[in-house]
Amino acid sequence: MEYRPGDIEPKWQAHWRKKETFRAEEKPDVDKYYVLDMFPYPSGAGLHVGHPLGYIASDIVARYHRHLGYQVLHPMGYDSFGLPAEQYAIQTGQHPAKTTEANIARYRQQLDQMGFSFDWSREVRTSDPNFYRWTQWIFLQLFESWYNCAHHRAESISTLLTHFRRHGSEGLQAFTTFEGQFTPQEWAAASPAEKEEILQHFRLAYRSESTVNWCPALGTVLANDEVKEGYSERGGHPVIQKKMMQWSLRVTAYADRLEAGLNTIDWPASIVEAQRNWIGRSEGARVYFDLPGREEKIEVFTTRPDTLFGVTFMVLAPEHPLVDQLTTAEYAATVKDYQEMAARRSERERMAEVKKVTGAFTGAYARHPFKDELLPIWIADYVLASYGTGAVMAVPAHDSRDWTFAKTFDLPLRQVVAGGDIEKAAHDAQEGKLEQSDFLNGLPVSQAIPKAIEALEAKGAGRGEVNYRLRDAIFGRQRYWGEPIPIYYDDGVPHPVRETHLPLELPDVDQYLPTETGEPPLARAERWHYHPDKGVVPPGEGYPLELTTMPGWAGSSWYDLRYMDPHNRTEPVGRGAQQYWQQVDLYLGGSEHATGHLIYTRFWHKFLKDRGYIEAEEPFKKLINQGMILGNSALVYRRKGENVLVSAGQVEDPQQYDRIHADVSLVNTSDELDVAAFRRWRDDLAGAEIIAEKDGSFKVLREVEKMSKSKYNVVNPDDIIAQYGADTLRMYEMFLGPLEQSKPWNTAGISGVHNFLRKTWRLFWQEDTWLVTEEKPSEKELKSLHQLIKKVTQDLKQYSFNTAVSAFMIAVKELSDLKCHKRAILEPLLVTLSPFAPHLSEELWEQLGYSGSIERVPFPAYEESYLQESTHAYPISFNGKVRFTHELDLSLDKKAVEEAVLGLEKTQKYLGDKPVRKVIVVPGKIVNIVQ
RNA sequence: GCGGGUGUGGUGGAAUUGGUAGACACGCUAGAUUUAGGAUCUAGUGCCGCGAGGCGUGGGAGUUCGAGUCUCCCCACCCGCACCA
Repeated sequence: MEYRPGDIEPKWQAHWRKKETFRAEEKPDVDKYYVLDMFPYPSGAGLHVGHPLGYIASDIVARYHRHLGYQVLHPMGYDSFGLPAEQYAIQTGQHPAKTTEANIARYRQQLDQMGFSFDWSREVRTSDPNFYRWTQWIFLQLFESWYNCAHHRAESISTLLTHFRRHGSEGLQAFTTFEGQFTPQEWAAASPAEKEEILQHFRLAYRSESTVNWCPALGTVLANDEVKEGYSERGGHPVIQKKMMQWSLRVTAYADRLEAGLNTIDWPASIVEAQRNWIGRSEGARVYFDLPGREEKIEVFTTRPDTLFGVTFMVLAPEHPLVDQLTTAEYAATVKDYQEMAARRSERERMAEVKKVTGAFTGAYARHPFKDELLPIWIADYVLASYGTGAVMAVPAHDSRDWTFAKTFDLPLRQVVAGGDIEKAAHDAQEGKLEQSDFLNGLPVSQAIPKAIEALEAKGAGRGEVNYRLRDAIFGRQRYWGEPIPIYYDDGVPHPVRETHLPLELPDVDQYLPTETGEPPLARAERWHYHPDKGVVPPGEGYPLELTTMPGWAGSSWYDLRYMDPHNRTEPVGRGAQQYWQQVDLYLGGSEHATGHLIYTRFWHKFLKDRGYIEAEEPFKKLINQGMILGNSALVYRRKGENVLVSAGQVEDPQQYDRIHADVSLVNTSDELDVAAFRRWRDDLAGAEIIAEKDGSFKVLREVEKMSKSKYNVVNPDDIIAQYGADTLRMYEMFLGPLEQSKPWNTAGISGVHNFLRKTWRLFWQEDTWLVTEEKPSEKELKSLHQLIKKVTQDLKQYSFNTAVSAFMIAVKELSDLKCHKRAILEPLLVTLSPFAPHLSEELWEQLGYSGSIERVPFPAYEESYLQESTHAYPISFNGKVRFTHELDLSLDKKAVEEAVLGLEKTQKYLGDKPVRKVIVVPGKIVNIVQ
């Protein structure tokens, strides 16, 4: 029999499906292992060879753990709300649910033929009402919660109401933007609208007037992580700042826990760093500066309270609320001009003009807390309203931005930390001792900081504070294809939709565009009003419902939990399922979600834990970012302005040419283009003149780029599978290089892996002869096998799949050379191989006479005793490590012996008094020392 | 500017974590075989040199009997954040 992947792969895929081989069950006495892939957005283009990379790796891990006896949860689903389906709907009028459905069917078919061991009975789709009812439910829990800083956790809003009734705002330690005070009596007397107004400052899901990233082209707001350098991440449209009433989530309440949790998880350093950066914790102090003749104070945040005596002026953000009150009549006009200029400048312009120093004097002064000195107050847009207090104490001698500002506007400098030349540049290093600083004089910076905070606190002029860069997450989107936010409005006051009315299903609309008046698409729905008893009703019978929908990351912030209990009708995840599966042990996906999905998910899990719905504080114990598989584009040179195509080897000055992407399927592995096919493919080039190489071939230029339809460099896994089979594709993708690394797809090497599988097959079959014997294996054969098992076991533990594939190749080659067809060797070999090449392993396992699946056969253990060299080598110990090496005859080379002895004398020192029995050398070098 | 990462043959990449650098695979060269098929098998393949030999892990120093691996200083590229006080 020949190796025919085209026959055996569909056979086993059907078998697995029928027998539900990969169904995960909760067995309390069996250990669990939860391995999860980031679920895909089902795009219209289908999968390319880059998508399965992570799925293959996770599948290997899943199958390996089944061999180890774990209950493995390895699910898959779809992140099926999103912009592309909506934009397609806008263009064609096709309901996004329909396109999504079709795309999912295609994805499923592609995934199935890869032989993944997903438990499809647990599939989830974020756009499925049975799923998003719980996304809406979690939103309602956020709406009904506040953050109690005294208990370091979120609590039901009812505990807050109890506090208000009993104590008013007195003694409350809440994470809030509310700044007023009230008594229990005042609370009792307040109207529902007034009460809600206050509660909005406490709720973890709240509405506020805030500056948002508005993308006019997409007609929606975007979260900070969806904006890259002033352009939308999706589509690359310009983004401007706009004030709007918006739903937000109070993720900032969790800033400290999100930061602290990073130390408890096994994630790549780069992601941990990116999140640290994004959270942006900085320790420092809040300092109050009195304003002569006024009640208000200017509050600033600084990380360098030690430089307090170096302050020579104050700077407020142009939007700072105190600016208008402070500005004197004399400067009112210039300040107003400056404010208007600053407001006009978009985020992007500001970023482009970072070096440009602008500002305006307000005419007002603030008082230094420790000196009888008045500090001029300026406004400037280098101070951001959104960070800290929107105001800074300027220390031009020790902060480069303040320094530039002082130099531009001719403000004084005062050095208070020794070192540097402050006339040339700010001395911002945290080194040196304090001077001209009263009670701080002579202290090094590290000691001056706590001392300054102490003094500020004693005087009531400030306090130590930790500040975060993290902003609350804007949660509303002016789009159709997302989860409706389950809120209705009674006279402008938001109320939650009743839980029993969930899911609040997306209504049908005639078009998927915003309305002429700029309202979100949901405003087009005929029935989109709500009655607390009846649910969704026509207009006139209830209250208006919220028109915005949730952002793309809502469903993905908790989907890992739903897999644990996907069919639960009464809870997002049942207690038993949650307690058994706990958290994801291994999570695989791209690094592009570092500051989006991966932060929001951590936030939601912490919240759900606080409210007692789940047990794990962190969703993902270990995270691996698989690299991207890049396309290997083929470019054809065409002379500028002429219809002449020139082979790459004949091009002298590339400047004179345009480059046209050719479909990579028209190019062979030697970079030769099938010119005739290319002309048929691009009929505008049918009549082009061709200048070929001397040998008549036509060569293209290769370039590594992201895979994309428009670059014609997409390689479809279906084609690879049709030619070589899924097992070859799986092993080849693993063989390409380390999982985490990005690498270009190159089909050239695939024959090596395919040959390996055929060679494996030939250990069992020679044409139609079954070769397997019951003979006793030889030492050599056992050594090959156990070396393999050891290497693969180690590699699996380290997720080093490329080296594991190499180990298989070596072992199979050795066994072929030994003509080893012995059952005692081949059986464990197959089990070891089965996570990597499951179809082939299953098929041969069956032919070995087993009726059950190979899936649960225990993974073989290796034995060191088989691994020892039988000739010319023996174990030695050196520096406490055991190793095996060859013995060499010292008499071979006189020089080597001399050097060996020389080395021996030096080595003897740190070997102590243990006698050295033998020195092992190769000519000129000592290799090892035997004690 | 700050932070993270990477640098090894013609190519993808190994190196038991300080012990003969280049495993494995692709590619290439030569040969064998076959009713040219993108098949199979054998040998060779880091660079320079006819050779003995020399040189080699981005560059330079250092520690060590011994460095791709550890330390310091540079260089290049990739990624993230960025007037964050």
